[in-house]
Amino acid sequence: MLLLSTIREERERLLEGLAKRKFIDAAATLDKIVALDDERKSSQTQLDQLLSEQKSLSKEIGDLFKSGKAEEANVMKVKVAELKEKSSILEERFKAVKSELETELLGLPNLAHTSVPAGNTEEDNEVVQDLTGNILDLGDDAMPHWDLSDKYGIFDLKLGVKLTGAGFPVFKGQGARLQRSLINFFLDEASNAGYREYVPPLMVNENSARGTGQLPDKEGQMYYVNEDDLYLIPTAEVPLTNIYRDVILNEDDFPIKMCGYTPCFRREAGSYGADVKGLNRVHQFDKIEIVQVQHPEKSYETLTQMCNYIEGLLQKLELPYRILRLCSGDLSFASALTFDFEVYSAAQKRWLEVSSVSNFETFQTNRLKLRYRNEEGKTTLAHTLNGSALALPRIIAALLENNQTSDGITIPNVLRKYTGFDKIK
RNA sequence: GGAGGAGUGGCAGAGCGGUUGAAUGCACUAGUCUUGAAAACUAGCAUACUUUACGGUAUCGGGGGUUCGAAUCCCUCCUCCUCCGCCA
Repeated sequence: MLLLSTIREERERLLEGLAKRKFIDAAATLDKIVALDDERKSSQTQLDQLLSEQKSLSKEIGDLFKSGKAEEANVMKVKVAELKEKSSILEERFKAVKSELETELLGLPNLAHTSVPAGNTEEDNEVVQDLTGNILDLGDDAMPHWDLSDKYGIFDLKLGVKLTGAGFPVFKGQGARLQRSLINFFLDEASNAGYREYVPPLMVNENSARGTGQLPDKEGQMYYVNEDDLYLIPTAEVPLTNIYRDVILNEDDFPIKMCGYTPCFRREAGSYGADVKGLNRVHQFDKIEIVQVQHPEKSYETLTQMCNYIEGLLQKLELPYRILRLCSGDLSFASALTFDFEVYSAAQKRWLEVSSVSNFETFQTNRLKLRYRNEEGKTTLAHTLNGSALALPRIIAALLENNQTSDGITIPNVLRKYTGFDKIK
């Protein structure tokens, strides 16, 4: 959620940013917001005054009763009743204006960072670091990961259909072990990098979903448990970041570094065909997430650190990758700047997104009421950042495809102490 | 799931429906004292909105209600504790 002060003071910059994001009727929306806020203020001032009168009259009535002047008191009661009628009308109006304002504010996406290129689709994303690492020429016999999975018994989508439905893979045997190994590897790496490990709930309430920006609007992307009014998390970002909802930090608490492994649940509307084959896109997958809460002045420095961290993971796994700066059209609603990490999957001959690292600046913290006390003792919104480190299915897809040999799939060195085997056969 | 009890400031803990945004203690901050520290003493110490300012308003788990007036009464939801039942 953008700050009203930004909307009032940086209108031009905002309009530019909203145009970049193809936001329709931006100027009108901003005007409406400012008008609503003006109205909110004036009705609040009026309301406060009426309430203040009521309060002081009530006090007087109390005193009159105490001194036995019941008649005078009763006269004043009538007066208060009149005031009350007025104020309750005003209050209704005030509440209506406030909620309309809130709705409008929630509808505005974050202002993109100046470095975000204008664009409409992923085609317009900027490659900030092209292919890093080696792509092996596997020849024409190279098998995509779903065929390799059939050959070696790594995961089973049909079985998932039987148990649940499409998009719920069942990992088996060495495949299951590989999965667990990656989880442990990623968690160990994150811990070593100073991220505090959490095992959060996999369902969250509405407040949490709102805090990180999933609600309103994106309810369709989350699984919802109607009876208990809970949402299955689409990413660990939601529970982890919400740990600090309604918290006021001290400046020396920064940076807050958290990590967690969770399954992630996504309903994912649309898109069929080659894009969703095998593990490319599923409804349930495992991911290790890193989250940081940082001082506003240091958040971009932190974003770079987080990117470097993720690059390190990909290098350790010996996967060829590239880094993209998302264009305005591809940038998520809440993000100011996002870098995507893609690994090259040699048999599909395509790039697979395995991580997305974002700085949300104050967009989430404004909703979360996550603040810190600055030197002057004033509360100020902190910045939040997060990144996948990493999402498993596509890492597994790429590992299977890139490391296939005639006698099995080679496990990268760093994982062997976790898997206990160096080849899937 | 059933029966009771409870939710107040960073923590602990008061609070006959009427100057209670809230006693008191601890913690914290500043000052005095001290060579320094401790102790003692003095002062300050919730959040948000609003006002140029003085100030005003809201918030005592959430929401709603009664009343001239609610932390205090009523309804409802949530959470925690105790007991019973069920269960990994």
